[in-house]
Amino acid sequence: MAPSPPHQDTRSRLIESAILHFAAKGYDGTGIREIAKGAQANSALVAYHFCGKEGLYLEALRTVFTRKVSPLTGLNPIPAAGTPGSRQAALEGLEAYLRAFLTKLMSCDSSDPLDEAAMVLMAREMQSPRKVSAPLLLEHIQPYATYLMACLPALRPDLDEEALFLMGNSIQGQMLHFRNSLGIIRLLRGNPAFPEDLEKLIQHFIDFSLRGLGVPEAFPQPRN
Amino acid sequence: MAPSPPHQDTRSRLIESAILHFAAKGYDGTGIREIAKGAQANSALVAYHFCGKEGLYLEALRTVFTRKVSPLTGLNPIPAAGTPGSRQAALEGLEAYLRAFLTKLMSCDSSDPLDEAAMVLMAREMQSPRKVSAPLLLEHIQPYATYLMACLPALRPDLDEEALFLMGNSIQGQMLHFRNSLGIIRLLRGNPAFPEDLEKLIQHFIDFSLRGLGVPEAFPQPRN
DNA sequence: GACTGATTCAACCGATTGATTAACACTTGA
DNA sequence: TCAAGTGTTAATCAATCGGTTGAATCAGTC
Repeated sequence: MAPSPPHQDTRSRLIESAILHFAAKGYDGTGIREIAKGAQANSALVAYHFCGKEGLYLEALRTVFTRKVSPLTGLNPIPAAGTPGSRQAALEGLEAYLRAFLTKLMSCDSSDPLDEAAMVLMAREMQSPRKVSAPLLLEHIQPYATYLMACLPALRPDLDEEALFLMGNSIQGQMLHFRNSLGIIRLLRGNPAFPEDLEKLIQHFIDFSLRGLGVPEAFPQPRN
Repeated sequence: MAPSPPHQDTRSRLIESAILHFAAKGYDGTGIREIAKGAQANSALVAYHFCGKEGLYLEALRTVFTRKVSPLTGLNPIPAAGTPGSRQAALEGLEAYLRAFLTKLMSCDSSDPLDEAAMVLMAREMQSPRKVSAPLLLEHIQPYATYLMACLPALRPDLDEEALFLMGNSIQGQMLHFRNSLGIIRLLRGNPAFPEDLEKLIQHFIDFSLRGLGVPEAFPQPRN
């Protein structure tokens, strides 16, 4: 049996199991007994440590966000507004952002099932956010949107703020959709291991985004 | 009260209520009693008419798909491969597709709550498809993907099939993400009624897609 | 060894789940 | 008129839900 010398991190195991199970079967589809069994713990501990099921769910979400979302913001320089070198800085900043975002977004399939679960949880929460988790969600996503949007004005100074917002949405959306709907995309493609070359994928998103945004550099051929 | 002369379409009312409730609270979060009450029917009828809860869910999905997804494929001419007029035909076909898709996608907020629920159901099923509904989902989505993909080769004859697939994904993805994540997008924008001008939105997606794809016509300015 | 607070446990709670049943109302066709 | 069939209902089923309880076990501290 090996009664497993009472880990003092039962709490952590519960959170980890919760992330896994909530991602697999959703909030309502998962029972606390199921989670507890996955963590080799007693179901009553959910109430003891997290004040109930919803508290555990919120804690699982918070863990996912702080572990997957936040760590990205480290490598970001900030481009200026209409200053002389701003255009080139914005161009490089945007490209770096796309690369970092995509790398972070796609670097989980083969590695850690917990990473994959974290992505599923995040995606589900973004699509239909519970009222309790909306603030948490917004808090962790806002910086990304802000940084992306900060890159755009220098590249398209002729557009107003709403048009730039739409640009940002299209850029972000193509990537998030690719990640969130990977299941159906693989079905459509008929290849269960579709994104075989990550670098090619990244380069596509960068090119498509820069062209879509209207950056001349990304649009080489003047005539067909 | 109006004991409502025994409709012989209790079945239909159950499906309608099921769409509404399943969209609002998910499959596991919705009880058949809740659905039955919404349809002013007895919960036992779920088993009688649909062989249980899952049968009702599947029937609701089928209704949503045939009502929301299928009707689009009517107005589509088919562009050819490398024939003389194929490029122009593909260009017009793609633009018509985007316009029709977006119109269909966004024309439900103010009109019918059932339409909105249908979109939510579809989005959720695309993100995490149940194994039982995957064939249904694929069957109804495949024609869209096929048509979109058929437009691309004539516009970028220099690209291989995988690159074109990525193009199609980016085009489709930006729109689906906009629709599916409308909630979080409105939060980020701070405007609960964000897409105020549908035509402007459509035009943006068309322009962004054509530029991203690499169509010179959509990329007017040669120099900033 | 005695005491304390934190942690974990089996057992149980009322409530609700999806499903089933037997009876009932009604139409239809023989 | 009777029998069969369809649609509907209230009542009930076992199973499971999230949560609570009181006792047991743990690590420290005195």
